[in-house]
Amino acid sequence: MNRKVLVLYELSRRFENGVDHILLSSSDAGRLLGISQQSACRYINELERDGLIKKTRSGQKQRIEITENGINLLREIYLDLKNFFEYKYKYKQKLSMEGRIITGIGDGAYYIKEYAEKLKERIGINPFYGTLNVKIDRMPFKIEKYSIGVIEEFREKNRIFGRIRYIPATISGDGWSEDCFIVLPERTHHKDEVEIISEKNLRREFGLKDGDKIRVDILL
Amino acid sequence: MNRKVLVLYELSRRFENGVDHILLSSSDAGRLLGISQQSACRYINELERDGLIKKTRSGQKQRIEITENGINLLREIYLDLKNFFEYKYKYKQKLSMEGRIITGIGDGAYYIKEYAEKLKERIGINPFYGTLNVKIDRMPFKIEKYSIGVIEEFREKNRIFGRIRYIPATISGDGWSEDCFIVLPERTHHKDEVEIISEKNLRREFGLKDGDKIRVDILL
DNA sequence: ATTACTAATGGACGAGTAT
DNA sequence: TATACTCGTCCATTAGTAA
Repeated sequence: MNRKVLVLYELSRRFENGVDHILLSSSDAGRLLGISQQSACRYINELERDGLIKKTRSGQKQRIEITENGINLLREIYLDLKNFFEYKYKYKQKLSMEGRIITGIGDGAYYIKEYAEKLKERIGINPFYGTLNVKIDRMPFKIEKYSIGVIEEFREKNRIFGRIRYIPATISGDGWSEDCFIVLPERTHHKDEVEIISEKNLRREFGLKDGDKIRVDILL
Repeated sequence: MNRKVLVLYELSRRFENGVDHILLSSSDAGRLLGISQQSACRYINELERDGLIKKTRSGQKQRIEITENGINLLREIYLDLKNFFEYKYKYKQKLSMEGRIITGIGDGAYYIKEYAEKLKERIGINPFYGTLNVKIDRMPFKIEKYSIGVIEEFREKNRIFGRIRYIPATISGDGWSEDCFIVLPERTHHKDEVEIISEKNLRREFGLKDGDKIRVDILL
């Protein structure tokens, strides 16, 4: 297994949703990979020679696509790792966070109402029109990586509703536990806060108030 | 991103279901990685120094475990790739095949019975002692790539049972759908046919007969 | 058989530079 | 600004061995 796949992987990380190429100079690539512009250039050319990417010029930058062979190579690794985490590696720890309930900015209800239909389509729940905001004591690194889906930005009633990600989780408190989803607004995401949606009005259902201790477990 | 993760990845591929370590000599590792015994030895020691694996001696071989840091590193890559394939890379998330039910060679029942115990261990299902054979209209390229595991050749009652691969999938027909596995015997694999196993007797359960139209979706 | 050291060497790397 | 060539340097790799 050659070092080139690492370069291919690093390139794949730079892809945006639904866009089949990236624009990148060889200096950018070098910075991205922690190597010189010259080496990055060499790697990119080798990847092209190997038929793993296709590059064309697009103004000053290079337009880089991953070819079917490249995709297959990445997929092979993906499936191996998937196999490892979902079947072989038995100690699937849940990623746990602890924190306290806080009051959010208050328009959660309005927002969830707009997103509700799309959420129902995607994850099959009829969310309660409101979010439960939890301030996390020690936030794990990059929880957005655990998201299982994205709702793309959309316009409604002349307003823009930004892209959100969602993560399946369970929320639990003193003697109760409930399946839920963490929603991560891409723009206004506070680093140490998560917003929880659920089919239930969690505050009412479990008699929660600000400051109550809460645990949130992401299901890996 | 260092070359070491490739070594870690290659090690992870060698893990068996539910076993938290592998037994491996440095020569084995070298062969596995396509490098010399010396380099493999050096890499393994570096991985240990970096806290990504833990090694102990177990007789002649080394017993290698992946530490929590190592797991986290692999998981980061896994989640990146998952993100790539499930959200960024828009083309074919499910791999769909259409075909028609045919009658297999008839000893599927006997075979599955022998493989059943191993299948149960690996994928947690109690397969019905029989396969449903489907002749696929247009077979996608190399579906064996999507297999999540292998049952190695074994001897039983003086017969050799060859290596098979299995792929999680759903099978669906007119108004019904069921989780299943595609099994691919490595030797006698007809290019345009798949054998389906499931916990249910699919023919009886859904009233299927030869010629019925069927869709099989591989879950990527 | 192992693991793993040292020393020789081949290949990757980046500085300099042409285009 | 780019990309990408040449080439000297140095690091990774391996052969030879020791333990």
